[in-house]
Amino acid sequence: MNRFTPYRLSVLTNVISFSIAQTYAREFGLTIPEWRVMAVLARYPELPATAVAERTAMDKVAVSRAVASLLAAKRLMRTSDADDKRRALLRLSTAGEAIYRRVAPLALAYEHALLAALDAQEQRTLDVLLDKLTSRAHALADA
Amino acid sequence: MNRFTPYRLSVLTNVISFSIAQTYAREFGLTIPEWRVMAVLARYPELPATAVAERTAMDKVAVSRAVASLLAAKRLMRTSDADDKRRALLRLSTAGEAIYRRVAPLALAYEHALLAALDAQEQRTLDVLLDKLTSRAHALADA
DNA sequence: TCCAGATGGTTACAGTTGAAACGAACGGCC
DNA sequence: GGCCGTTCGTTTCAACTGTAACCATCTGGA
Repeated sequence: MNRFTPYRLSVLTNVISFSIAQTYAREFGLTIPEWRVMAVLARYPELPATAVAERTAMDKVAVSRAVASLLAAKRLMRTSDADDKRRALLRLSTAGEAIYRRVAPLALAYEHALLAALDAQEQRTLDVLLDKLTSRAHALADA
Repeated sequence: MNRFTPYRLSVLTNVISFSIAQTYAREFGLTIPEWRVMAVLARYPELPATAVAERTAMDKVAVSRAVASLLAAKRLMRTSDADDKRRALLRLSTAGEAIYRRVAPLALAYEHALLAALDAQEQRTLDVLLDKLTSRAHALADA
């Protein structure tokens, strides 16, 4: 049973997530949901929470809680959208941007160190395989 | 950020786990920890809980809870080990074995359907890549 | 033999998570 | 303009999870 592919994927993902979470938490007091919100806002400033949820594949409750704690830590700013008062536009504060600029390289370095276990050809293949599997998994989930 | 490899792995794993959990839960009222315990006991009957924990990569609390609910559902039998009274040997009950024989093919069919997104060569490569990445991820976690 | 520490397994507690309910605001239709 | 269904985002509640404390039992060494 421990060669069962879904299980092996799950173990791999858990080990990776745990490592990354440690880095974020230890150095900056960030949870993974918080980091994901920051990462998407770094690239696309001024998003409403729903758009953040879409781009991070998180549900809206998780986004709401991550935003709440980021606001409390003053790493995010929230302004009410004049066009739609249900919406609140989010953007990184100056402090938030500073943290992003420090964390982002760590995340990329981790990815680099992980992928260094593979040669260039294998990395390209992994890219293809992940896309194929993800697309198939979605198809199976719908069925 | 959505090409970030750890993130893509996480999404893939979540979609897969969700699909599989649905199957187990909907049809048989099994959680994933319960299923893992059953699967290992199907292959190795008469194990103590610690051995189950090792073989499933679950912690002992998770095993204890899964065992408790499997016992309540009469899918498992527990006998005290005469050689070491702290230990309780676990094995599937007749009902548990019957469920195992019905669920196991579903799990394998899911894996098969997923891997059918890849050709034979790609499947072999995936096998290698998962091992390499897992071993590297463990090494990085230790460091 | 007896004690200190290790081990098997359960329980208690606190933090996390998701589903559902909710208030507020929007938009389309009559 | 006034209603009805939808959407945004938060809160609530119950279930789940991990950590730590715990009890019972075992083991090795003095």
